[in-house]
Amino acid sequence: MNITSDDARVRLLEAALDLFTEKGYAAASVSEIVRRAGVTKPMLYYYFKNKEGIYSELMAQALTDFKILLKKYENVEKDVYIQINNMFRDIMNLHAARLKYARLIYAMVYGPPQGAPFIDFEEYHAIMAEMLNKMIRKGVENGELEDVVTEDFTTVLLSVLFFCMDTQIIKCSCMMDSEDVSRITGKLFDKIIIKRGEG
Amino acid sequence: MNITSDDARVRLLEAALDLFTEKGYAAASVSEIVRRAGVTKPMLYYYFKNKEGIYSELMAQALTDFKILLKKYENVEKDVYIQINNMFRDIMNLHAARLKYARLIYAMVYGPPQGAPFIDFEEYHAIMAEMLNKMIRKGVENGELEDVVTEDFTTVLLSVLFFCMDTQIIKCSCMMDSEDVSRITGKLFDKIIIKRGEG
DNA sequence: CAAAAAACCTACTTATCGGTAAGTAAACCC
DNA sequence: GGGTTTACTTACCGATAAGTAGGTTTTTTG
Repeated sequence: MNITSDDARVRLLEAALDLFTEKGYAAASVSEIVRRAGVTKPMLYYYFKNKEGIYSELMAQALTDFKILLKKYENVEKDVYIQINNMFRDIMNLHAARLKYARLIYAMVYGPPQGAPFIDFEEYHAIMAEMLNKMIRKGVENGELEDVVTEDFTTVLLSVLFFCMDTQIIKCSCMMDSEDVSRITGKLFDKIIIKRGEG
Repeated sequence: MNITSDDARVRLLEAALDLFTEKGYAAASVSEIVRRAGVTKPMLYYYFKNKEGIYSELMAQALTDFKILLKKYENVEKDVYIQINNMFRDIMNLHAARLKYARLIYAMVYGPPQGAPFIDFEEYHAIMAEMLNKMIRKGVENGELEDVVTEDFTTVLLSVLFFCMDTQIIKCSCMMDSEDVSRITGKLFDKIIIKRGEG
């Protein structure tokens, strides 16, 4: 069967994403989701197990692209500053492009589950921290960076990245983009870079 | 009438704080709040206007201490590094002591309102950013700090502070406290301090 | 063309929601 | 002692929640 963007299933997912983002899992009702999708309620139960099922489907979609992006920077051997810069740029751009999904994830990370199924976001946080630690250690080993306390520098870098991501989530007076991230982390690296990578 | 911690009103507030923190505004029902408080439902409507009213009362309590703390550091004229260090320590300690309230606020800042009344948390964010900008400019004027782009340095400092606060909110593998904040921001200042304050 | 599958519907279920009406009991005050 | 106020109760309201039974219509397939 030919799946198009007009399909009921796709419209249901879009409506659910909108309403979960606007209102949260508990406050977004099944009735409202199907109304916005333009179908009747049993249709939701035809395509998904239940309310929790459509939510999990959305979460799976939200995390897929992020996993792919992380895999791209898994094994960095040199030009650590440039690679970290590129990775942060890619993360910020993906984040900006998928803001609705990002809002959904933020709500689950920082807020209570409100009856939504559990997803371990800390796993991704730990993966990112470990990747940065590896990259920075490699940079020190390569002589690209001066010897720093890797964990603390990783903390500062992640802090800046997350802060800038946050400014796109909350209605912030100073919204920041990937150029802001590059500029600020560039200044941080300037204090410890010994030799820049080729580029 | 003698108000004690066993009073129905206090027990209702405590139960509401627990349930709003655990489940979120929408998913925490009035029935559950009064059940946990050990009273009947009309009691909640006797002490508060409605569900929204008890929530707003909790928010007011949560923000009061934070406002007092910010006022304490409103007008800093010298020893900028030490003052910022002290302010961050106080914020981290208040945060750690009021984690339940902090969780409630985080859920509202990063998640959808879920029908809860609107509170402008961005105001506090902007106030903190402006305070730090002022302090850092004052430090540069005093010759305590080398000339930096104030906004960027403020961004990095706030990033580290919020990151460490975040690690206490989410179930994080590396929970950070005020000493971590002091150590990391100390390293950041070491790169730009010209003359330390007395003490 | 008929059967099967897919996609959809109406009508309905049970349970719980936020909230209130009307009342009772205890404490207080004149 | 009686009236008032405070603190509390039971019983109930209308509305909406998530979800399903049983059916119809449309599309696909042999």
